[in-house]
Amino acid sequence: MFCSLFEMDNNNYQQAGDLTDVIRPTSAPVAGHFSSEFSLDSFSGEGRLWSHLPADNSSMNFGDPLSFQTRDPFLLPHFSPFNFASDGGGEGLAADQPSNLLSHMLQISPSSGDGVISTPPCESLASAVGNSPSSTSVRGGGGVVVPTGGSNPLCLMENSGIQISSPRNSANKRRKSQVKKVVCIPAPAPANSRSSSGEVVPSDLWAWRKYGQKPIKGSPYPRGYYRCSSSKGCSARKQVERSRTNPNMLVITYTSEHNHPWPTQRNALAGSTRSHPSRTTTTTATNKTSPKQERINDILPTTMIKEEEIDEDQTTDKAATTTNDNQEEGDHQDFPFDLIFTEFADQMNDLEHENDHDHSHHLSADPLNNNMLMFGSHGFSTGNGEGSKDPFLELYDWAENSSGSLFKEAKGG
DNA sequence: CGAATTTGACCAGCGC
DNA sequence: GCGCTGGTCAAATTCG
Repeated sequence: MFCSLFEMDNNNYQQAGDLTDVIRPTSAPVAGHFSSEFSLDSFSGEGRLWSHLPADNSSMNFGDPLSFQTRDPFLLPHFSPFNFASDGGGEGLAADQPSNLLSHMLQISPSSGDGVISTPPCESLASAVGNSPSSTSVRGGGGVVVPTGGSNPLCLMENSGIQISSPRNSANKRRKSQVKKVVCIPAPAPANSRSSSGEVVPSDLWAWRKYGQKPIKGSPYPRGYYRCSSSKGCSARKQVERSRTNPNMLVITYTSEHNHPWPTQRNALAGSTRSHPSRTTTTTATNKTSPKQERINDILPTTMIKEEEIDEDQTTDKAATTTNDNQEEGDHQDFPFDLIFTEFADQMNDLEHENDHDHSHHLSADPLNNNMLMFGSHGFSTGNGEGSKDPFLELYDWAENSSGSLFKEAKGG
């Protein structure tokens, strides 16, 4: 289901068009596991790790929608690591339900620094997840999602208008040594979660509070600034903006790190409290008419993640983060796996019900409707690529990939 | 009424 | 030094 996971260096990032050049396919065994209920074989028919996406979409093998449906374990009611956003904003995704769980499944920590970009297609990435990416340099990755029906499976970061390097202000100065993760996700359909201004804001496991919005030069879309409100004193922030070139894509930049445990309350998992999807919202024409399969096709968004560690004062910073790391190590244990899985299962069940009943009543129950919102939140990455302990990575038992190149495929060198 | 969002002002870094 | 731009602050507003 997820599709791409990126790690980019500045050079690659800044060079438009590099993306497709950097990404190339690599064969790798598919042997990982998600859970006893999850069969990677069913997820990826190719059994290869995907580190390459051809510029030409046509050459990508996402499988036909139909097979995708049948093979995709995420469509199975009992599998639940993911949570889907829905645009109906209805009952399916109650405010007290977590969303965008993928963010926690895919996590990347600072890379060694060489330009690395890899984009597994949904199926392959899933395989990758189950498999074992190089855990040393890349711990996972970001979220992603999707694609097939979509046009361009890649979301070119350089086109998104986001700027990763050269932080300007004092705040950035303070965070220079922190990692920034850029996630490109399909913009949630209206009604999923939006601010009063109408901007769609996907939620994740963390609670975010908006503290600012600014128009960005060169982009017709404003950038929203959010800080973590899950815990006082948490310095985690994220910026949300639409891609200037592809309004259907949201570019989310995570900065700083959470200094507190994963939210464990259901309501906390829902994210910002004001962004409740409308439970009474009825269906959109699309929803009314779109069958399950059609929605599946709609999910194929492209998500991309770029993670960048802005160096500087590493020594100082590391010393500072060491303490946090230690604590975070313990905090990871608080990650609500069971809750998440349960939530997902619930949603999948909703989907099933929707298929059996009137779609107009279960709009939001349709996790597959609209673009799935999955983005890699940062969680408790240590920032040094080491010691980062991602609950999902552990959950899925990521191990060093024999090829060690899943997400570490350097640009042809 | 408390909490979240909005939005203009303020501040700091960068380029000219 | 000045202007531009991005990020943050905080008072006002809105919402549940």
